[in-house]
Amino acid sequence: MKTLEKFDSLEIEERIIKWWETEKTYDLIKKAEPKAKNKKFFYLDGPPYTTGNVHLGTAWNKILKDMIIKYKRMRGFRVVDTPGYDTHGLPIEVLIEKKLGIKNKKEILDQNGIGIEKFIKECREFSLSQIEPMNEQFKRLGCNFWNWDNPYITLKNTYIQGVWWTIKKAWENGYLYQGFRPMNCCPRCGTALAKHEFEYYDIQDTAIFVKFRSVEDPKTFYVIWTTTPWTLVSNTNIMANPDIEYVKMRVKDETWIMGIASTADLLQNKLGLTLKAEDGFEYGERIPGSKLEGKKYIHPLADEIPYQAELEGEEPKVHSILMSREYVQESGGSGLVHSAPGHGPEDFEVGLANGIPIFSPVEMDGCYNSQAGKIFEGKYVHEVNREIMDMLIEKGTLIHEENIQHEYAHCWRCKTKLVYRATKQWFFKVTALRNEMLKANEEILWIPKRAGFTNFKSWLNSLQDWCISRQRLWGIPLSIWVCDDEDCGDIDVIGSMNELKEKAGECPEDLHIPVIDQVTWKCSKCNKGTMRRVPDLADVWLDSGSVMWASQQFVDGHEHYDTWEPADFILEGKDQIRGWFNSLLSSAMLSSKRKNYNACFMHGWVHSHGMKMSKSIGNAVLPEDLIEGKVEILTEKQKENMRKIATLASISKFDKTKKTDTKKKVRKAAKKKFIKDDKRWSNIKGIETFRFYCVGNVPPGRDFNFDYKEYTDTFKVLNTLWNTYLFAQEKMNLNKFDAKKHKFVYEELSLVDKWILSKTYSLIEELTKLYDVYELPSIPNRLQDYILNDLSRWYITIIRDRVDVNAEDEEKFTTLAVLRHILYKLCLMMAPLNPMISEEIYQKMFKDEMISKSKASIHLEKWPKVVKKYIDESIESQMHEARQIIDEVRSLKSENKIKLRWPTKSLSLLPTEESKELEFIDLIEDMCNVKEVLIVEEKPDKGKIIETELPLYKIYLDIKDSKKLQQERILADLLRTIQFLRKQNKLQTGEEINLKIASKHPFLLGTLKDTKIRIIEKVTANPMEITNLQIEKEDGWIFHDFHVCTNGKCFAMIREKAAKKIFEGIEGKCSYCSKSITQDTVGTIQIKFKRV
RNA sequence: GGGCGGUUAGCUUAGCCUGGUUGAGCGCGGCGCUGAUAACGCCGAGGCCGGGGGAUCGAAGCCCCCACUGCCCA
Repeated sequence: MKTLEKFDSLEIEERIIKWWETEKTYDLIKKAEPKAKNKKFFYLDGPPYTTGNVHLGTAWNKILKDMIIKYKRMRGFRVVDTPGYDTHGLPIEVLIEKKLGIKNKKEILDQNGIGIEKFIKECREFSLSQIEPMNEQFKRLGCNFWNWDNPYITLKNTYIQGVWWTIKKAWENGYLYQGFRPMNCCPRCGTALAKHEFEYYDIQDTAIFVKFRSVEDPKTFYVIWTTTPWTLVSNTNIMANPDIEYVKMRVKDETWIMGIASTADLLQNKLGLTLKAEDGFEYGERIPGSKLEGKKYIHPLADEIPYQAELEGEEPKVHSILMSREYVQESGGSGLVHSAPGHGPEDFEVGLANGIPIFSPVEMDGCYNSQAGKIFEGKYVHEVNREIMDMLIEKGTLIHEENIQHEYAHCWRCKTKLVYRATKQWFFKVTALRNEMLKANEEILWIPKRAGFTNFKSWLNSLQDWCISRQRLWGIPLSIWVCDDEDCGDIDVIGSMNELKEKAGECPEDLHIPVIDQVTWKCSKCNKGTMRRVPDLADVWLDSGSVMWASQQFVDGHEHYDTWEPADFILEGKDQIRGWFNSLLSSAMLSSKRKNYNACFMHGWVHSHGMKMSKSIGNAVLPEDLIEGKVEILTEKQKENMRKIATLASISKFDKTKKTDTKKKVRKAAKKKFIKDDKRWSNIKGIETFRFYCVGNVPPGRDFNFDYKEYTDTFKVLNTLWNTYLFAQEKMNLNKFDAKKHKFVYEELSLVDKWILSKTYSLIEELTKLYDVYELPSIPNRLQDYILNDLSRWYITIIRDRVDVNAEDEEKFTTLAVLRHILYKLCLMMAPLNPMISEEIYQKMFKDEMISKSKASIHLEKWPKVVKKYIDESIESQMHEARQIIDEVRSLKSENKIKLRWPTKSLSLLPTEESKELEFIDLIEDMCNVKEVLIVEEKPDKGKIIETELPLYKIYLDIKDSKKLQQERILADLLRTIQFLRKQNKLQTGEEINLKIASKHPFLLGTLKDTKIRIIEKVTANPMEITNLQIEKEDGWIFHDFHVCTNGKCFAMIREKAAKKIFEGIEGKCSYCSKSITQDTVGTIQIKFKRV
């Protein structure tokens, strides 16, 4: 058995990880897996994006998953441990665009551009190149023993085929359709976005009131309100609420029709008009909203947009008032809503119901096309607002403009303001499956419960059809081929590579664009046209949604399409409610009408020191910072500054209209201020502390606030654990403990040993339960409580003397056997959480001697079983009681300035009626350092009694002095002094010394002589000499003068500093008897020793 | 505009589901212990449990309203 050293987590981790690789531990684990069908645990990994870096959140996520994998494996399951990587999509396109210096899609597709082929190649190469480094980063986190060599990768053909299968099944089941509808589009990325791909930011915008002239009367106007003047170009209707009251306002010589609730605010507050004044306004006839239906108006820009007239010719309802109870509100605006069905989902819905043609003269790049008229053609919609407002002012129809702050959708990736425009897209009709999905949701075990019963449920309730098409370049091509003959237009959906080969006679090696688009075939329906693939790619969420069957080939090399089994467990962050949790379930329901995961753990975001993590704010923590001990320690002041910056940053980030100069200045100043302060770095290295910390400190579903202080506390837990092993090993070595020879019989154990066994097995029972219901965060908390309170602070303290080398009692081998046993169990319990530390301890302490059970790695071991007979609740509660008494007595002694190491005469306990019989009497005697413990029926009437009480006991401590106790007092202090000196001079435990002690004080000398044997034993002195002569100083010897107070018969030790002052002639005061001490009342023992 | 969290000591938080004298760690002040020792223990100060109302014998907890804060949806 090698000796364990000081706890160096970093060194251990690096060595163990290397060792696992040279020993091929993963192969051994795989070989040992059970084959039985019912022994499979299907964990399904949600794929991280291959952008190269593992952030703290990704690390947290993977560590939580890793724990479950390792636990389930210990429980004897064959765990599916295939990790995945998401390789497609916009983030990678954006990275490559940046790398190639491209600004948008056009530059790729242009004739002189870089070319689609090269672009795709770059994307592929980049994605693939990131996998290996990410694998290594995950392994470094302790997430080893996953199938890192064979992860599922979404760009592989087998995977793409899986996604095609989803599309095909959805088509067969009647859930795939093409639709024309307004979608939020990103003009920069040139694609439509699904609703989980945009983010709302507060922006400054202009809202305007415009009057639309009535057809019936040129002096009558309808007043509308809008925040998007550019959509007026596509206006086809006004919407009114039939239940709201409207009014004809007389304003100067005109009549304005608007919602009655809005009149005062607009006319008085905004326009500054006065009621009934000559130039003011007056209330006229009131009209119920329903009466406005069908009223016609003239489009305010009719002259500029000739196409508007064509629309009206197409459908007479164009430029008339439509009714909507849902989308027109009384408050805000004017009670009349401008409607452009091509640019808003509500407008679209109402327009569709009324047969209004969908007018959307805006291209994907955000610019108007020719239908918008010559003035607007080619102009970018977000830059045209001012121009339109000026035109309206010129026409005299702009009533009022004002600045407002509102939320507006932006692209989640490039933060560009989105444009609502109607486009042709492919949809999955998930709305038709809503009820079934809600039902399936009820059957999923959600951790926390609200993730499913509230969050996911409310998502499902507002579910809209899933737009699966994207107009991008790097992704899985939609496997939809359409006949190009206008009269035919037959649709064929391809579900596999074989099918494609059958239909087209060929299947390319690469299924991505542009290669795939060369695959065409003659339409079999019309026999005229050619089947060509639609140009769109699949939404990346469809990639990950199809993982169940798309990844099967990676999992076990077989296709499982229709025969897939649901995952037993998945775990991701709360953003996946609308992301992966949704796409998974949707894909499964669309293709197979059943759910594909049984349990789902949802975690939150990672914050740092109370703020969102951000590089620019300076509070970002990376996994490598943790490993290298480079986490910056922030003071409260620094945190305060950062909070200021964070607030300012969040305000100014998307607020381009406001001047940010002052904010910038404040930000700079604040930054400077905290950078000035000396940077302090943590000295905690390695990842194991983080593993323990990140799992334990966050309830499920909640955000994880990384806080340096908490992190440090956690280190102490692991350090204590390590010290415990160190202690155990040292004692076993010194005592020549032999695990094969020294065993314990439960029935013969002491109560204390029974107690720690009970505690240990209770913990096993508890952790097993927690793991089985995925209550992961409670696990480190329970372990911490056990390690610190039960094991280190209590059990080890109690048995310390008992297992001493010099202890004669043979029982110590039994105790060591128990200690070893519980530490072994603890090591196993720690293995899923801290795989590297537990491996180290296992290898050094348990492996060699456990021949029958010995395994090459702790990760081949089984999870400990609960042994019921070891769990004894009554012993646990008895110990609890005893511990309270001990704490109480100790504090009683402390209050009376009696040092714990000084023995006291007796302790009497008076039980109250509810007390049970008290066990652990010896323990109490020991821990309180009293000569005897008595259970009494009334308060003792003799001695010097001090008292206190607990709910179950009254406590009487007799502190009456005696010669023997005085001697004990001196001895305790003397021993402590010598031991302290030994340690100071770096003497090893057990190393013998040549000791000479002298005192001229008769009582002290007598004490030394009376206790000589005990001194020799305790400080391992050989030889030892006691004299009453002055001790001479000699080279190579260590000297010390030990002083006590001799007032009365106090004999309390005087501290070195105090003694020094006294010998300088300054009067001191005894800390025990409080009497004054001079040179004459000091008793001295001279000590001199050296190594033998 | 709607929904979901959070608000407990200077800081970080437990307790809430299932009502019955708020519990810890860090920090602070004091004391002590000690061959697990760059460790540990004890004592102390520090809480109108965000505010208001309600049902209850009784609320940090349950119900309603409000405030601040974060997130999600529109």
